[in-house]
Amino acid sequence: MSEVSLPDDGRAEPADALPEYAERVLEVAELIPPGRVMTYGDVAEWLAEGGPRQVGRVMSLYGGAVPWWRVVRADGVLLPGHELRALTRYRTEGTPLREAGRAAEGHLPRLDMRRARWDGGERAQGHT
DNA sequence: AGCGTGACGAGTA
DNA sequence: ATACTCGCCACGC
Repeated sequence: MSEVSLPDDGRAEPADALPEYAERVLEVAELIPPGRVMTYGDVAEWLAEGGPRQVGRVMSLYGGAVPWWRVVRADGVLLPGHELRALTRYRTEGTPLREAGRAAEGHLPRLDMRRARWDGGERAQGHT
């Protein structure tokens, strides 16, 4: 008897499958075009489910399989612990960055959210 | 059940 | 710019 009996409270998830929510998050992450970024909160809103922290959790657990550097914090701070890895990608993809000023020497650049943020509906972008 | 923690975010001082 | 508070929600102890 092929039984996939659903437990009283829920779902019988195959061991080789990610939680549905996680798959959706990763899916969105892969849609972000090179040179652009989306915030954790944006992804959550886009999915109309969960919140920034939930998206962050998914990225920390399964983000390695997708362009994780394109899902960022709303304040543009580079991901702690992966700053250099992310920075390399940004410089390669031409993602808009805000270089640290002279007074902030030693600080790594932050993302220029005004220009790098992607709304999910790519439009032509003027020029500088 | 409470409580701390986290790849968050917005607001306030 | 920094620090702190709160709201948020899933997890682990």
